[in-house]
Amino acid sequence: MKLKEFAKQLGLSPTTVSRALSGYPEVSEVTRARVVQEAVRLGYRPNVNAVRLKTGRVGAIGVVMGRAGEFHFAEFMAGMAERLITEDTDILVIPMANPESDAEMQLYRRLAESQRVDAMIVHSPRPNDQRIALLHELGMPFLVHGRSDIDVPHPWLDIDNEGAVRRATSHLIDLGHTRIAMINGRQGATYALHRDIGYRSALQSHGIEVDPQLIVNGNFTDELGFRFARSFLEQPKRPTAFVAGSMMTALGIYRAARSLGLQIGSDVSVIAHDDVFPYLTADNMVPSLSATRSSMRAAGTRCADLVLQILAGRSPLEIHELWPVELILRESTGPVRALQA
Amino acid sequence: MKLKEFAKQLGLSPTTVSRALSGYPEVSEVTRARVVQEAVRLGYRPNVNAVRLKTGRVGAIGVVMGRAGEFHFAEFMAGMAERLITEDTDILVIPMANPESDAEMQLYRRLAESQRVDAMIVHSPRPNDQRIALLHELGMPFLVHGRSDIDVPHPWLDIDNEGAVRRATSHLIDLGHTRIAMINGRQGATYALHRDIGYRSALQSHGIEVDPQLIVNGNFTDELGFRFARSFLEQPKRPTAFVAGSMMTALGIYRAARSLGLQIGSDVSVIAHDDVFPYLTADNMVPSLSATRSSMRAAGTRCADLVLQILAGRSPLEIHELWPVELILRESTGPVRALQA
DNA sequence: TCCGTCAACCAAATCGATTTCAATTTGGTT
DNA sequence: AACCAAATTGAAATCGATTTGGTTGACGGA
Repeated sequence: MKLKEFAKQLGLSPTTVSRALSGYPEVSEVTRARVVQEAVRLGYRPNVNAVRLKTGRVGAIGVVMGRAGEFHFAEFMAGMAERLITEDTDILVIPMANPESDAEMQLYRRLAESQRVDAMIVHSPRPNDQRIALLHELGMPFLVHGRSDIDVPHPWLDIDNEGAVRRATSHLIDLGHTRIAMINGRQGATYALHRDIGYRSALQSHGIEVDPQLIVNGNFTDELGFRFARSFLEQPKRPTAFVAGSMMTALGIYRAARSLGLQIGSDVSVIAHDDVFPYLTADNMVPSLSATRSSMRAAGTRCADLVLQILAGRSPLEIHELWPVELILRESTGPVRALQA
Repeated sequence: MKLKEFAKQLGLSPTTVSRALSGYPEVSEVTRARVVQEAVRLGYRPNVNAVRLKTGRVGAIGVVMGRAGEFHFAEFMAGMAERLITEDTDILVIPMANPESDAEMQLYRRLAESQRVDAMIVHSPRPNDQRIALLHELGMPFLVHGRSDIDVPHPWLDIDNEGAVRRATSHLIDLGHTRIAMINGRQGATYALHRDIGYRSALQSHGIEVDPQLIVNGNFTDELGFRFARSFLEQPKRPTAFVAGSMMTALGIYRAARSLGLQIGSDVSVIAHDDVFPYLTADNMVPSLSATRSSMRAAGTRCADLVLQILAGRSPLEIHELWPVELILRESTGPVRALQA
């Protein structure tokens, strides 16, 4: 059913019908009601592509999906979905080319120029992230999930990674730990940098020297958590505590400790970051995992919300949200038991 | 840069330019080469929305995302993304309303009628899944990931859930287990049903009576795995083995067993289904987890591929792919140690 | 009565491509 | 040289909406 045909059935012009459905004021309430009602009855829906061509609006928010297929990502998207379900907007997932490469930039450029999305969300930004410069330059509305130091103004929502890790580390220090290993995320992303800063500043403000040997970076997998933790724990001057980037990493650390006969919470303390997953919870680990905690899903919801606001006209420049991160202490942290040799 | 303008710069008509870029044969190779080259140089790209309006094709495959934000989903999508990265097609994620409700059907109807996607992928179908009937009726191309018993022809890709669980269960029986608990997925989906059938048929063909008390259904979470396993293991006539629906469930079972001082692999055997995640692998669990194994990511890639084939004209009716599932034995399975009272 | 205002509606232009149908050029035959 | 088929190229219609710039008629005030 096309507009023309539908309008004819109603004895109205396409103009009036279009206005009635889009909520323009120049149409009488009586007519509008009739149009709306008949539209439902006859099943008329404007052709999306025609609307898009004419208005230039697409009704979709773009998200570039990393190849790693990170588990965080699904949570974030679920959050976005929750917010967008009432809106007439959907999520366009774009497979990502290799990061840092020309291909990645070209992908963003193509996307911005191809009018396939109204706005984009940039994930895991780097300190000097050219994607942000590009989108800004191209005039594509966007929101950064995370932060960047690039000197281009950009709206962002981020969690307080630095503060979270500082508190976590400080807490471990308060418990008497001095050799604290840091299993951070992949080098490059700002969040990893911020966590690194938080870790170092906590040590320094307590007068503890930073041992670069105790800092490692890598993907958030059980596998890497295990390997790093294992090699740390096999050292003669082994760490007595860990700060870890994710729940999966924590699983690996638990496993490594167990494999060496060490007790989590007494021989070794662990604090990890918990993005809050429905299927795996820090409270349920054994022993329960102390964690810095911030919901990825909630972030997704809020990001979608902010993007909608930007599209509705809110100035992006004023959007900077820094979310605090809870530190929840459970059983995986405890005082140092004995001084290591 | 619009087509008209671009064509003028080249001294050609829009018609020829359009043809040259779309690869029509009626344009000389010399001209085509020039057009293509200049398009790159001047940065001309056809306006997607105009193309869509005119051709009726959208360049997007729709996937309805459950609210649970399951971890499988991200893997599946990552797989799709891998296949689609070379194509000019993207993934449209649609937030899902409550399943089984009117809202869900309306969502599918709206989607099919709104021309926002060229095709859809239906997940976790139920035995009598009205979504399939609806899409078929509406003429929207689609592919079912999983299977349905509905008497509407539909293309599908599924893994051999029944066979996988039958083999897993049979193997446990061969090891001497007779009380085998089954922690299945949410009731309703066909895959859960198939697994149930596989489980029962294995028992029956070995002359073991099915104890309905040993069969439970629920989401794939560590939490539920723990609770179910715990309550099973506290029974006087406790099971000596588990067949579980997911890695998360297995984590929960491990935890439950440990909390009761039981050894996985000797006191209690476990086989779970492994969808193959980059961040959590069966091999790395302690003890390593025996699993029926099939890659969700590979399924996503293949599904995307099949959908593209359907869109390219392949008859959907002939598309039925049943993927075998590997059974990989590791340390979590072993012979029954002692007969329980 | 006449005019201005306002509410309600409409005709036609427009968005930017694709594609049908027709025109032109090229090259080969006789 | 004349003709025809094949190879190229174009003009204009089309996809289905939105929106600009009207028109119409009712009503109130002068």
